[in-house]
Amino acid sequence: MAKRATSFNFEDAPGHLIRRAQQLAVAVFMEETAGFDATPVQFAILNALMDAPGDDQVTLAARVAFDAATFGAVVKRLEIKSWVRRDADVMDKRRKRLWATPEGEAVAAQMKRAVRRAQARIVSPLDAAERIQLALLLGKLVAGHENAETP
Amino acid sequence: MAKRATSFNFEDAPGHLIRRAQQLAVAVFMEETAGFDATPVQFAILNALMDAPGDDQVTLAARVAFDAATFGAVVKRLEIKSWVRRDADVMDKRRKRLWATPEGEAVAAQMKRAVRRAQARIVSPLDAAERIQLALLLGKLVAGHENAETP
DNA sequence: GTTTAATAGTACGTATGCTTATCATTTCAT
DNA sequence: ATGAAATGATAAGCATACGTACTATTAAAC
Repeated sequence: MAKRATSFNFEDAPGHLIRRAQQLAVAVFMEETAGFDATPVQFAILNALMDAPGDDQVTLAARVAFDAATFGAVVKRLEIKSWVRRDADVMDKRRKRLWATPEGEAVAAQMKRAVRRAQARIVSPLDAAERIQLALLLGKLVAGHENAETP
Repeated sequence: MAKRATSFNFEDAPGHLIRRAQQLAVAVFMEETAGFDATPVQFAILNALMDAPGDDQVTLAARVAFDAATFGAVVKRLEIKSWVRRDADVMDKRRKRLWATPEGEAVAAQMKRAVRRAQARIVSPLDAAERIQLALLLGKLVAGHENAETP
């Protein structure tokens, strides 16, 4: 099990483990929600729109932790599927406000069960205590970096 | 802090936390290794080639947990940068074996310090015990899914 | 030993994900 | 009130990331 001096121990590096976890999480999500034609990110946006209908893109992008450029592209695809409506703000003509359409809301509602299943399956190799631990640690990790980014 | 009945609690879902962690990990990696013109994945491949020079693409792709299609594209970029050499196998003409060039090895060696810094910074919001905990949990998570995928 | 199945690699299409640049609009400073 | 700075959104470019389909080659079945 000796490590070669020339190489970096990649398998155990946090970055690698996190990337693998993300791979698995997306794969599980897509399996559980197969037939809905929606990606994790698309569901996230649709879901966020349930809580904050009429928010503008910047606000929503921040909520789901997205850069504006990617967010716009995803919303465009949601608009094409008629799941999201986009209207210019009357007060601030730069802003575009977003709403989920009835179809969009229906899809999000129907997906909820599958998404819950997916989230449960993602952490299924862990026992109950470990799941809580992982969520706490990841939460602390993310929060720590978020605070560091805004001095 | 009551949750709307119509929406799914996304912020605390494992999938969301993992995605955020991956975002942060890549951002930190790119910051620490700025000036090297290499992505996390590109370093991973270069690094893996130090341990297994001459491996074919499928073997290497599995080692760094990559699908073959993406792997080929990344290697092509590494080849353009003259960091990796690709030769057809004489025994099995389907296979292409990979080697890091001297430049590639030099880059990987020079990047090692920055990569270590990045990995440390990724988990910097956690204390020593928590870092070990997180690595264990993620390792168990990943291993559990890997075993489930190969029945 | 030829047909069949498996394997390695690529090509293509779609979807994130981020950076930089650009445009229109709004706000701030003075 | 006007010029400068900030903001919301898009466009373009690059790099993962994966599924499907396809070609070439090798291995297995019979």
